[in-house]
Amino acid sequence: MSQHRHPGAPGSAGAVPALPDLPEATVARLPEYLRALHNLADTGHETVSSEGLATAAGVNSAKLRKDLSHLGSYGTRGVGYDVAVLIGQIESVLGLTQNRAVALVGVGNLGHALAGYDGFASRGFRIAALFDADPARVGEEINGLVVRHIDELPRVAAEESIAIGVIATPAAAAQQVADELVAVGVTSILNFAPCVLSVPEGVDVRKVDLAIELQILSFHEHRKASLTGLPATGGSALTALPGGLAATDSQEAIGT
Amino acid sequence: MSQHRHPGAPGSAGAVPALPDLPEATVARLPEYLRALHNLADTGHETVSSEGLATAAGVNSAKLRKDLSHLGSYGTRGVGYDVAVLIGQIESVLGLTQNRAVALVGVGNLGHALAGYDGFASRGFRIAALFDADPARVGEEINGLVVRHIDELPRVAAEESIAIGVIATPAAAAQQVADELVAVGVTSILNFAPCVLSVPEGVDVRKVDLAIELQILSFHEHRKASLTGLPATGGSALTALPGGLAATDSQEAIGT
DNA sequence: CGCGATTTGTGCACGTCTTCACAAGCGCCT
DNA sequence: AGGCGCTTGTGAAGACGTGCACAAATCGCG
Ligand SMILES: NC(=O)c1ccc[n+]([C@@H]2O[C@H](COP(=O)([O-])OP(=O)(O)OC[C@H]3O[C@@H](n4cnc5c(N)ncnc54)[C@H](O)[C@@H]3O)[C@@H](O)[C@H]2O)c1
Ligand SMILES: NC(=O)c1ccc[n+]([C@@H]2O[C@H](COP(=O)([O-])OP(=O)(O)OC[C@H]3O[C@@H](n4cnc5c(N)ncnc54)[C@H](O)[C@@H]3O)[C@@H](O)[C@H]2O)c1
Repeated sequence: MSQHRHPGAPGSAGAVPALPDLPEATVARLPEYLRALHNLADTGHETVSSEGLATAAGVNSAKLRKDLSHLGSYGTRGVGYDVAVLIGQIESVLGLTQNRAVALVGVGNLGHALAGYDGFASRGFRIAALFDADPARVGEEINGLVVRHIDELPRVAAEESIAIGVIATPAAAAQQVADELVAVGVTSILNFAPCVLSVPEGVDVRKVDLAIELQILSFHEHRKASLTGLPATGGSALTALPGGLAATDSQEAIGT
Repeated sequence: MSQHRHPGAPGSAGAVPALPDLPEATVARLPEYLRALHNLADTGHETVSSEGLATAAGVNSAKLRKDLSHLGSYGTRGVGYDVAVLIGQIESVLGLTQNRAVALVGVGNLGHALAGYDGFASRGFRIAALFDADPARVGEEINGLVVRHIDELPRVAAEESIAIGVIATPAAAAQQVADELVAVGVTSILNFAPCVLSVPEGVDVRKVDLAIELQILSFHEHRKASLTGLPATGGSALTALPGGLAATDSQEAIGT
């Protein structure tokens, strides 16, 4: 979760282009649609139906249509959506047209993996700088970037326009790092440290926490186990359970 | 999101103890409460009020009380919650009392970081095995664990009871790995690869996707930027916008 | 022993999200 | 040109989640 925008914003001089004020749930799904669309584009598809795109993205087709309708209907009835057009629209809405500069703070175990990850650049982000507090790490070069001391953050921020800060330090240091990021004007933070950050209004924080994900899975596992009154049918229940529409078999839409 | 339980499940022999069937949103917050509670316990607190715990966990106190009430009221009016008791309760509900074995598949960039992370053991999970398909990686030792070839998965799974599978392979391999995990009986998967997995009913999948998080942040950044069009009031609209209770200042509850 | 201060647990109203179901629109084929 | 099948876009209903506000419960103290 992140901070909230004031929902009942007044119609204050709404001469702005056309920011449709998307539902948060929709925003969270757009990136998934975008990835599915890129896959489709790469496999030569020119258009795609809501049904096809929905299964490729792992969602309900009605939901997908409603999501897309929020950003202004770029589909053609009887045909579907133009893949290229839709990619452009979503990227535009998400603000991915400008390559946003990302600052990564904490180049430890996890930070190294993130710094070496090429999945950022291909999605509209550019790691602009790496920071750490440990003098032993400062100067190290990763993927063409040199690790700088955290004290240099203000200077670097003045040069590059940092759009997003990523925190990969221990939890004990996370709040201070967040404060420093906010101080240099960063208004979006992705936090990997397992702690709650306190930030001023207007700053968005998203959190990724491994342990929480595992614990949620653990809960479901726990519950499944307590339901095992049924003998479980021996081994290969693999191909059983037609299930219906429920899950996923987006495979055919993307793969083939 | 993950797969769903069939909602309108028939009253199939429901003589189970007392699984309260928590709302999914509540389940997702329990780990956060748990972490806050551990922090409190470590700092010597015996009891905590809903208000205190709520701020420590970054949520609304009413929400917290409702969440806790779902698992059967272990608080005392006029006093608060007994920290130790609540920890026990939540851990019990989440099924953390048994140390669940985790299998990590894909020991690359990210997999290394995960394998070397000590935040698992301290939260009720034990990395039981590491797998990779690259012969060059097999045999490597990380944190006391030897990387095994993915083909050994069935044998290892027969020895250890793998509760959760973590996929940290490239997207192209993720579906196959998921299938292999399911084949050896894994019913909970945490997926780091940026793709939709297709799994049979009854298997839970959770996904962690960096790029999606960044893109969501990008959207908000984009929108914030487009709101700066209102020059009308002549400058620092920065500190405007009362907004309300929204944010956070859990700090004092944890840190100090 | 009773009273007031405090905090939990929850009924209720509200907002958000999801899903169904179908009219409106589009292209193709005859 | 007209009809037909397909697909989008959306109204409406229902499920779900949130937060207020307050009664019920408990403790401590006089
Ligand atoms: N490693 C993982 O797989 C993993 C998984 C989930 C969560 N996390 C979390 O991510 C964070 C980082 O984990 P890690 O394993 O990389 O830890 P780490 O100790 O390997 O790395 C932390 C790095 O942060 C640096 N640092 C400390 N204080 C700093 C400061 N004030 N300013 C700048 N840099 C500072 C340290 O010098 C170190 O290089 C932790 O909060 C951890 O809980 C890690
Ligand atoms: N590195 C990051 O910071 C990061 C961040 C977000 C997401 N991801 C995602 O996590 C995944 C892993 O990223 P990475 O940077 O570690 O990639 P990587 O290429 O460094 O590592 C992938 C590993 O998976 C192994 N592998 C490939 N096919 C396999 C198979 N069939 N069975 C078992 N192992 C197999 C490879 O041998 C390799 O060791 C990717 O999907 C990536 O998109 C990574």
